[in-house]
Amino acid sequence: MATIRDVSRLAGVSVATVSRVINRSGYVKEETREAVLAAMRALDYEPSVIARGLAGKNTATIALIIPDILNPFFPEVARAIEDQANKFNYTVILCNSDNDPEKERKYIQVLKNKRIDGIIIASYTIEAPQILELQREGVPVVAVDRAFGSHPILSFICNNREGARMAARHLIERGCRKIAHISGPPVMSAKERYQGYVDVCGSESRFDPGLVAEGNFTIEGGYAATLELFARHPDIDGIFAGNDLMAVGALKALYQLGKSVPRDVKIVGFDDIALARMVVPEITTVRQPVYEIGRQAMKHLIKLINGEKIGQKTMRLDVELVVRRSSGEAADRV
Amino acid sequence: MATIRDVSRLAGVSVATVSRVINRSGYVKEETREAVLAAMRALDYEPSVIARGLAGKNTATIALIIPDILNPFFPEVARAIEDQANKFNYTVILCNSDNDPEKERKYIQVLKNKRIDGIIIASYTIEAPQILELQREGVPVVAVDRAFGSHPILSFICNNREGARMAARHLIERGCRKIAHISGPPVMSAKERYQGYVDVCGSESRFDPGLVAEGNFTIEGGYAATLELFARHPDIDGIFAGNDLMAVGALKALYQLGKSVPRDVKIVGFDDIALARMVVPEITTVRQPVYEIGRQAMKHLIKLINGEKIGQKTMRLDVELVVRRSSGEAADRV
DNA sequence: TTGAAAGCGGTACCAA
DNA sequence: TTGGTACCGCTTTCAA
Repeated sequence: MATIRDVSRLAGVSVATVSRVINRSGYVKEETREAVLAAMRALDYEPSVIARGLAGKNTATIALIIPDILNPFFPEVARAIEDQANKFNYTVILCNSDNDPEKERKYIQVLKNKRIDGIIIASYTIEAPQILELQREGVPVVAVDRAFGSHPILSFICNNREGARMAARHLIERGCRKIAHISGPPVMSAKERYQGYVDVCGSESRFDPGLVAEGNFTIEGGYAATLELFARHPDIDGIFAGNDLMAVGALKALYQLGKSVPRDVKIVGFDDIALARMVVPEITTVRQPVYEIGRQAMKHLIKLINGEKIGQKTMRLDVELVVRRSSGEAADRV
Repeated sequence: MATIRDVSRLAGVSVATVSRVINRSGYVKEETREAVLAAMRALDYEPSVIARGLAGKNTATIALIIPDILNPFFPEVARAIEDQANKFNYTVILCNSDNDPEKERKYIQVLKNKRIDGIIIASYTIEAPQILELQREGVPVVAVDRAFGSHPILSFICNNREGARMAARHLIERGCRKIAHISGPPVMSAKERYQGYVDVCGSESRFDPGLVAEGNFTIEGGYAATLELFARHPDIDGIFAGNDLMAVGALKALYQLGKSVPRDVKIVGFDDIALARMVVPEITTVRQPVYEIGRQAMKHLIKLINGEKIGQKTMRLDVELVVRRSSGEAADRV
């Protein structure tokens, strides 16, 4: 591979000049510039990312820390980020933290050592102080699927509470009289969705705290929670699951209980992961603009990396109710 | 961050000596070694990966090139590789190539520039010469889900043909008399699975080329292929889908056709992605040891990186039939 | 056993 | 406008 010195030699100038044309910094006479460019082209020269990294420049690499790429929510985030990164010539390091603070810490250590340019993190466990410290050390950070109150941390998250309200209202509109909620683990997005559910159903005369069960954001959890709910309230006719995985779990449980969806029970999920359209019946859900969240996160991370002064706060993206068969009219049923 | 110079100063030795103890290279008196180690600990020193990369050493980074992380097969591969990489202090760069040769080429270019230590690639499109050239340039490469005949390329792939045979035989055992196959796109693994199907069903007196339709490895493809197959042969009672996604598509089509699975038609998929257990009925499938494939790929990539001389050939991993409801006895049905 | 010093391939400051 | 050169932090001869 050609080096900057090869280029300088061929162009008959110093390496300093070559560096200037590469970085468009300082003055370079147009003629010289062109000679250098020609030499670069002739040698098929590409500046070594590693060398410029060592010299204090960017490494054109960012890291994405997520709990687990096996969770179907994250491939969509990862893809959006990678697409956007790629467009701006960044490369993405993938880190699965399993929501383990120790693992997170270790990754961050390694990433700093590798002088990556920035981090996008989706973590239920990380707390503001840790991120603020990273920022203090000069590492740009953007969070996704998480908010940090009034801390100056840029984060992209959807409007969970409003989405949950939409889901609950939809079930009511579809005629459900007794609506249960399968909540997620005690993390921010799950709590917000629970709140939205309570906003709408909490005042109903038929409301009962027993209509809520926790499902841990997993299929198994949603399955177990549904059995639990129906054991307590056999007359539930609507379920708002805190995410699509739990909605699928609910679907399986209802199938086993001999209930028909949507005739006997209607289901609404949250997220709109691909899975929601893969099962039968397809699941009505509150669509998070996941791709957009990833895109925006990466876009803004680049701004931070470039030193742009942008507001560091929580950005709420709108959600959208996607009506499918699981909440359809009974007549819709094949 | 402390540098090697800080350590050498504190330990009262030269940087060369510190470097020796870091790399366990050359002679270092035990006493000196301990003094250096102590200094390293005191300063919480960690060698800069970037500096040693520039100095010609490893960058402790490998790249994983896959078609698309949104394809549910790849998160499992990625996770296995990342786990294993992490265990050996490697970091993984994720690249989505979309099976676009141009994109692949560009990625490889960038990765070489970043001096990554090795590449694990899953690509339908890449050809042996390109990989061989990479090897010649000193970049260790391991392929997954792909074989390259007798070329000296290390690759991990499952025993597709035998797995397909198992699937077909299973359907026959379960009493199916007319077994169709939904094939994948014209890529190696799909072709091998098709072969396995023909091995078993091709000689049947009821066999007919019209019993095969292509489904492009996607849900939609499987759905369309199934409708097509039943239009030709309404009496099909068994379907072997080339992968689980297409099996799910078949499931949806059959649901729409008013056929009951497994009573009227039994289905077997391939891969055993998580989705296979998420749908109702759960899908019988030929389980690929995906995690193991990823693990082995990474393990061997590290060996290559460390210069170990290992056989560079195709490694076939065994598959396993996982029987679930989609091929169950009709009596199994709830 | 140890240290001095020349790279690795850039960047950027200071002079010219 | 340009060039010389001292780093960035580590590895690796080569001598001592």
